Amino acid sequence: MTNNILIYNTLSRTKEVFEPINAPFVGLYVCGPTVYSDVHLGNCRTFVSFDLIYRYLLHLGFKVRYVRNITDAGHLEGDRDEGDDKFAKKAKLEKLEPMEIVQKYTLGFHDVMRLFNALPPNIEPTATGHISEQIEMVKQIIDNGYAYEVNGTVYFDVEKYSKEHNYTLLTNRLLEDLLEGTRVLGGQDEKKGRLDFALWIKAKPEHIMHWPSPWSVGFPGWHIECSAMSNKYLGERFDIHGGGMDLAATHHTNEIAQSQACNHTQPVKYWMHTNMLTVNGTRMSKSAGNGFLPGELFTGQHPLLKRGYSPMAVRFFMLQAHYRSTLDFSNDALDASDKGFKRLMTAIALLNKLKPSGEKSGLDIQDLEKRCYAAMNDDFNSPVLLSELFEAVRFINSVYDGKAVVTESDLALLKKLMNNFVFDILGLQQEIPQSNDINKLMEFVIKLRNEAKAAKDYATSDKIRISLNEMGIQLKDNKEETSWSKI
RNA sequence: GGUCGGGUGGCCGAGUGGCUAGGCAGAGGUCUGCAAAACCUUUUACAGCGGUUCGAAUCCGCUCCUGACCUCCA
Repeated sequence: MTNNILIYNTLSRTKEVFEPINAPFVGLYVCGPTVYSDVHLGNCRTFVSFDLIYRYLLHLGFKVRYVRNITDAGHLEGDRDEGDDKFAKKAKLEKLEPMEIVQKYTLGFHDVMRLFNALPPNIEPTATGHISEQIEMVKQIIDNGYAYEVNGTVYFDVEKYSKEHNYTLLTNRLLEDLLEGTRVLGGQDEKKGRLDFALWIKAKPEHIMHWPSPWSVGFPGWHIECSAMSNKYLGERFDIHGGGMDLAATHHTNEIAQSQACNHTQPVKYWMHTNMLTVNGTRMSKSAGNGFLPGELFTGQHPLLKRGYSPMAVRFFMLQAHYRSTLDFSNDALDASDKGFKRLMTAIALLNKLKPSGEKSGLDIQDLEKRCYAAMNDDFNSPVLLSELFEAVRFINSVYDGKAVVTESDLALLKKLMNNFVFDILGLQQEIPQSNDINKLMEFVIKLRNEAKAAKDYATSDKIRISLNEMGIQLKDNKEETSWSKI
């Protein structure tokens, strides 16, 4: 663990050396999905990004407690803490219990994460499972004088808070400007300040999801769950809090205010924000209707898609961009990633066929390893890591072609390196299940073809090759042997 | 309007002062019965205009374009 990791901290807007509060333990909290509908690809990008970060920290030997919540209550449709609960609305629409909605989309989310080979978090707490913790936190905030109750609803007093603390430290905006932006025309607002947000909301009669509290039968505000649950599982102050950039201005700003108001301490040392996935330069989002579901992406069943792409090709596509950059989606970009991913995987499969020789390898493997770590240490720069790994790909292919040599010790090191970085850290995996049945079958077919070739019966050998090609199997002739892969 | 970003070759995407990532696509070559794969070589760059510097895609200024957030969304 001699690596110095640099992490871009939204708080300081610079890369900072990562120093865990309690090394080797690391507390990592990531805002999870609101499970009232299917996750779309943009959501997935964030979770894949943090999966990379989690995996790398684990690889380095940190004892990471990774908490990612499931928001299953309290997230309202409209702004200003009014309107319907997202779950209740969807429940009415689908004629289901709200918790059926939650269950359905939670399971769907897990399925998708599994397809993307994202490791599950250590704890995946739900808002509904932590109502009492949220109520306790709200009580404490009221006791500390930063919240007030009106007609059974509790609001956070932003203006009071901002006199003593920097409310906008994540975004650098001026409070006055915020007030400008939220000028309310309607006069029925029961909040004291325009920026105040709800910690606890009194349920209307038609509201299905509600719990008793000291103030009313109601439900928690959206932001309080993350404060309460991160506090419970990671403590008043923990290392890394992550989420999409879109959450910084409101959700995370309010999280900080709540935790600070409750515990008198800054909850998070490093705030990390992932950038958006865009389509034609515009953010993919639920409301814009330009998002597609992972299932649609895998099958290609969407007007924007010309064909389907495998989960690993998509993961590779995401890893080819840095997590803080926007990533623009297009069929061409995914085609390129798909091919690049296959090239990487093919080379790795070739590793086991390489025969070591010589005194000195054609590539400095130790130096390559250093560069790989350097890339990841620099704010988890997976695109640079991949570019280093492709240097290894070229080398592996050259050795296989007999145009370069690798020593026995370097080959072992190379295998370890590729395994560590490609599978453990980048979280990629081979997609073709190498079942014995198909392998034996292919061995047989290849043998037939090679016999035909030996007899100069090219009509037969070409027929075999072309037919296989039409079935999606590509034969690759090498000097010594013939291998195959899926196209 | 405010805050924070971005404009890199055909596409995606790294890169913050000199050594000009990477993937895909294109071109030429090697290999091959053919094809593919693989390897080697290679073309089209840093929005524009000024400035700082021996030297700028990289720093500064201005202009243009564009994105996100400020209202539910990772």
